[in-house]
Amino acid sequence: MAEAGGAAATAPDIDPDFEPQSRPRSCTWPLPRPELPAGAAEAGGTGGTGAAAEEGAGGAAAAAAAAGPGRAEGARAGGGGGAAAAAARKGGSRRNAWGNLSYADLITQAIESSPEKRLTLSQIYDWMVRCVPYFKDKGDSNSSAGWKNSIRHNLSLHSKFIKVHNEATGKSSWWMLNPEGGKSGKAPRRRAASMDNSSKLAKVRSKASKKKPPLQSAPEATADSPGSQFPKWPGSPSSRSNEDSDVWNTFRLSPILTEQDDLHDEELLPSMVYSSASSNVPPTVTEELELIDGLNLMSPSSSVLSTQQSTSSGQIQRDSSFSLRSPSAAGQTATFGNSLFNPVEMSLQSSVSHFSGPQTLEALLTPGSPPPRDSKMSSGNLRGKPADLKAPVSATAAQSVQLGSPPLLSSAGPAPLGLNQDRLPIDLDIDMYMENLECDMDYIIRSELMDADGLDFNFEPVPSTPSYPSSSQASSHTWVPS
DNA sequence: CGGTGTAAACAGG
DNA sequence: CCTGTTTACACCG
Repeated sequence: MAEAGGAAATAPDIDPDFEPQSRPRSCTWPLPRPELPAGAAEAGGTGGTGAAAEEGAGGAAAAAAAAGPGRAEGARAGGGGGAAAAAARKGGSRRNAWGNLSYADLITQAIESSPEKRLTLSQIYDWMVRCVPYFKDKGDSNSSAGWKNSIRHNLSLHSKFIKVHNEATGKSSWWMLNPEGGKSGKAPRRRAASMDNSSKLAKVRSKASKKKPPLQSAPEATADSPGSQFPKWPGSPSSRSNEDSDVWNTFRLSPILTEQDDLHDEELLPSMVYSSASSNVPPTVTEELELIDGLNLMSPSSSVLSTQQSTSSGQIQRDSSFSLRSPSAAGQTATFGNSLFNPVEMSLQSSVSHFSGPQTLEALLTPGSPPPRDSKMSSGNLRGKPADLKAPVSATAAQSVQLGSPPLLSSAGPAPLGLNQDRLPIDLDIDMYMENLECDMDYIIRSELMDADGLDFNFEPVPSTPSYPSSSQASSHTWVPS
């Protein structure tokens, strides 16, 4: 634990970077290394070499930092202590060693900053390490991590984060933000919590009982009321209560087999896919964005076709069928109210446009044919995994998309469409935006450069030149309530 | 009390 | 081991 250094000098801290705060901090644009003028004292600046910044000076901070994790050991663990310390520290600016944001916030940012708004756990870790100075040193391998534990914990706990099953190399699921997420408020933490006895609702998960039964674990009564909890967030949502969630209607998850859990509503919901693009709306801005997004995407509608075609260069047509489909139109349309466009198209399009993503590619490759190249793959674990797909039930509709191997995506054709998608700064939080951008870029670049990093998440899209954000990736995966 | 941070026990891969 | 889930605690506002 204690990573040695921790205490020592590391004390990093401070958060310079992103963080929204109202302060626009330098609006300068993404520097490779944020400098943080802010003034806050921080010191952060030290930086020197680029990266640098890490060190921060803040003695106090340091302490805090150290305290955080470290503290535990000495005295029992009690969780909170650390926080306290941290909080205590400093006059008030940052609550945690890394700044004011909570883990949940950080995670949110991380996710938002990704082109397609979804990240795997490791990518999240990575982001943290990369973007939050405090964690910069701690990223490495090692267990480094209490914080990782916390991240995981947060992901699982908060309803704002949803897990989307990812079929790829065995990678873990994608984590995205729940569109409804914070909005509607409630349910900050998805766990129902009060376990107070009375609520028999208690988790219905069949396996819930697990083994630790000290308490009454009563297996449940089964309450029939579906909808309430089993699937994490209401799969089809709780619709019951929820009125609408248009959003959800729009994309619902596919019951596809979640295997054991039963409860899928057996409805016929075809497997829906979530086209990220369409929904990528950041929680905050949503509507507007939505429109914008739509427009953007729309515009090049024609390109869709071309895209496909071009894509077809394909050599790989794997059978993995990605089903891009739109929900019964109704949903989406509704969502957009303006039926400027055809939902279907949109989704399709978007999906397509985002295509060429590495991940996707990988996915494609993986399944059937042994990866031609892969030779290295850091961890080496990616086992082939048939991935056969359980996929979408209705293959029919499912369109199988084939993408060309983009080995060179940079040059090749697809480029064109990639461009449009980036959303412009929408204001509201320019800061955020910037930050995102910043990270994004960083992220992208980094990934690109360092594929060796150890994470196998792979190469990112290389924006060959132009657009930073978005450029690729993606593909649709079905949401599974896992 | 609710939100949070942390630790940890556990289930699956 | 890594990823997820879930408890449980300690705190702070």
